[in-house]
Amino acid sequence: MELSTRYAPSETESKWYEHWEKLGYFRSEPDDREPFTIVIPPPNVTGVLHMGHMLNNTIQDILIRKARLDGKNACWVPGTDHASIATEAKVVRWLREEKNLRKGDLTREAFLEYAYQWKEKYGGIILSQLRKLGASCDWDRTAFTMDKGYYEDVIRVFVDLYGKNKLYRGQRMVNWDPAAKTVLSNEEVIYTDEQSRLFHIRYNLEGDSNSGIVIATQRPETIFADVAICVHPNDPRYKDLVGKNVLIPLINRPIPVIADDYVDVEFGTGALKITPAHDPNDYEIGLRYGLPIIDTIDDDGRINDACTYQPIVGMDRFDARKQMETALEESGSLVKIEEYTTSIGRSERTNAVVEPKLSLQWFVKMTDLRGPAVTAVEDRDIRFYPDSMKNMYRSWMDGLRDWCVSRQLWWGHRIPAWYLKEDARGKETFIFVAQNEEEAVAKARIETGNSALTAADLRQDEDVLDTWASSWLWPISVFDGFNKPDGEIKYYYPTNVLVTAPEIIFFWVARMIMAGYEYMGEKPFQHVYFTGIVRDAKRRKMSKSLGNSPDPLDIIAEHGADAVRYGMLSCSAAGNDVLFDMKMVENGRNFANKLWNALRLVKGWEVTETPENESIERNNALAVRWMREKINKTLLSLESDFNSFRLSEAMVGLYGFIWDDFCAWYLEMIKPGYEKPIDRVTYEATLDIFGDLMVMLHPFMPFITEEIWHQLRERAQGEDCMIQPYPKASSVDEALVFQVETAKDVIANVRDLRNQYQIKPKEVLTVAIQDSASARALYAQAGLREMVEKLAITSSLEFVETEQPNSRSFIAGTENYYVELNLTIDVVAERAKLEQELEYERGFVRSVEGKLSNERFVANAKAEIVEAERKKLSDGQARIKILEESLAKLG
RNA sequence: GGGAGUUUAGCUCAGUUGGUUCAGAGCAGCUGCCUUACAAGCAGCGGGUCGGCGGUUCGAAUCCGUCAACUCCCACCA
Repeated sequence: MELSTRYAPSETESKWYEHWEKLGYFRSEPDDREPFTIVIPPPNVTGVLHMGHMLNNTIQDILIRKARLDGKNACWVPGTDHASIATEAKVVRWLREEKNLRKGDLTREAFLEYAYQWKEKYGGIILSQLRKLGASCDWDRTAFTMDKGYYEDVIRVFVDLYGKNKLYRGQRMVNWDPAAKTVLSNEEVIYTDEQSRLFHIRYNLEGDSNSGIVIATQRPETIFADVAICVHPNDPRYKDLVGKNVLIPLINRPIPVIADDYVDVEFGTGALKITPAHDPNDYEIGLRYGLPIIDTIDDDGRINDACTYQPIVGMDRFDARKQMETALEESGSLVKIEEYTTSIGRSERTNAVVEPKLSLQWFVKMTDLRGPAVTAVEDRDIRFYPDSMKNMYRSWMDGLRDWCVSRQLWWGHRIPAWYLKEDARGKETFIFVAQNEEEAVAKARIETGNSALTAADLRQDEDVLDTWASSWLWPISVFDGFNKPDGEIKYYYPTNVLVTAPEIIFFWVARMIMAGYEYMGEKPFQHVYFTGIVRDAKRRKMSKSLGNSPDPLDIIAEHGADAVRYGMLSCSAAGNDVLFDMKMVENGRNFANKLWNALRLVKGWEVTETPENESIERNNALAVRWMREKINKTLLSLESDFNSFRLSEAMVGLYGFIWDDFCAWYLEMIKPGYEKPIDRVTYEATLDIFGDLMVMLHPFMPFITEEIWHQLRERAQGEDCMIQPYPKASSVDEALVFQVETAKDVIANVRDLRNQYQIKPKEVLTVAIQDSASARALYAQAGLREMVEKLAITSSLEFVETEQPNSRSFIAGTENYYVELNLTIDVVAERAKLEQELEYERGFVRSVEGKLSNERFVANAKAEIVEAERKKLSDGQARIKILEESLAKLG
């Protein structure tokens, strides 16, 4: 078999992915096994794979593959989110650019038809991209938040919450996006500091144009919606004015001066204009004092005719502001303009400046749903990684406000509320909330007492629901939990892990928890792993506009999915940002190549059934045993890393283990001499070990491990790496490990000496090895065959290697550098070395004894930790004993 | 304004209720090697008063106090 010195991932990866999928390894059905469930955070149906998805889905795939290898019934449910506002915006643009159509010219039905067309054509690209990454999702379960069943679930929950009086329609001050003409949640508004100007405007006292009051505002165009001026009750400047009327400039409408301690005396002029329709705080104050509301701004951000100052009616609010500057200047009401930095809220989607606006919307009473969701996280029934995220969660839950779930869009779940057409415009005194039109009519007949009512008499609410009002049901709906509460959901729910980005903890995570308790009476997941944000090496957030975000598919095409997975993970820990660096991907690629070459080495050996040299066989057996013990140790630490979701550590640890211990030491130890065969027993053991390592590494680098697994041996049909049982750790023979590790140290020392004295080919090196135990180990491991017995009995010896040593590279590193070693035991030096080691060990034992004699430690520590400390102590004592015996032997 | 977090090598970070498997890893840097699996490799090297100060302790990177710098979240901003 000729194998290239470079591993070529591209063909291998598609080959194995197809193979796995064909054999149905990704599929899951309920059975006797323990389930391990992950529901994907559904990407927007409009989405294309970006680096954040790569990170997030790599982590999920690692967890799922590990669970599968552990023998669990692993189920990873994929799917997409309809993402109402984001998708609608895309469709609107597509219609304009491709079809020359405007949303305003289309009926709702026609628009939705186009939207579905768009979705069929462009939606869900991301799911096929995930396959390139190796994601082992159960594709048969692919869900979409607007699938028929899912849609019905969302409506059912709306009806249910309404019936339970946990959902209501009400007027509220909301964040309004004038570009998209829809309401936005607080979370969809991005605040940034921007330069603004503070207009100081004089309002004259009614009936006395010589006195008045100066207010400061950023929004002079809203003064025609003013209904009062508010000052602080203790402000001496304005005491006399309270209770009197002042006149709004330009239109001279009188408004009262009132006093409220909301006003900050220090800010601006200490006088605040009250504009309830256009400011949330003003709205509150207006309510408190029973002030009227004048709304002068339309849904699209233009000044409407409620404004009695005609010149600005019909203008956009920003144009109106400019106009007002001139008008006020001319009328002499403008005292001054102050430069001012303030934070301005913009729509996350359209970037339009958000307008506070009063409107009729639907709200979920969050406080009614909060209780169990708070305690679950507080009591760690649901665990967060990193743990500190629960503080953030807690503070948000404490300040919960009702959730506005209506959106003025067409793409989404239409609100299942019907109104009587005959109601006076805008009154809508009768509301019928029902699963469908038929039920709404039935309800309407009962409630109105008019049994002749038909669907034609009703009008359905035009709005749709917030995207999150569907995705909060994701872990339930994807298993059809509403319709079949005794079906699959019983098996898969609660899911095990949710892997998600920290920025949607409130949007999504918290709400899923609430929905879980409300509808399943149980948490939706046990663990929540928060990934970091993917940034570039300079800590800048990856973004299209900066051009610092590589296309993940390009990187996969160039270096392979395994390398990208390695790269993503090797710079990430839960909650830490990922500083993505191509260097790390290259490391992953190099690692794949290293594995590949280890395969080439092993498969290149000729195998003999009749070994010629018994001592080689013995030494190889020792190497195999040592490797097995090291695998045990590695498995133990892997297990603990997985249990605490320290995936990066797990992978990097495995990387070091395979590279150093397996490749650099084990393979070198057993490597037969030039053109010599290896004995069958060692060879077979090595294939087994190599195979085990591939299974261990499989969750992280699924493709190359599968490939090597198959190259190692002929495998039966279906005997694939990804469904093997994960190796189990057993207890570790520390003594054996200690012995060989010591030998490694000695060998490394010999190497040092060679470099230090720059030994040339065929030259003789005389080294003093200061510890006979090490020298014996060196003998055993490095192929210095003949002298071990002598070593034990003499304090001085001379050894000349006559043939090329078996493990050349340990000693000389190259064929030309095989050296003749002249070993001398220096008794004095050895004693000093031993005494030094003894002193160190005694110090160690003292410190552990100190720890164990600390009553507080013993009382509070977990039993296993105390046990581990005791073991350390006895190990230390054992080492002391060995050292003392060696010293005694020296006499 | 309220809350959370971070500060360990040039960079990114580990460091699991205080001790000697603890001062670490990877990357970067430097030196020497095309050698028989791998130059995408091998063998080495240098580099940190664990942010400052104070305290508790037999013992502190680890606990407490304080100061400093940075990051994030929430709220408000006429």
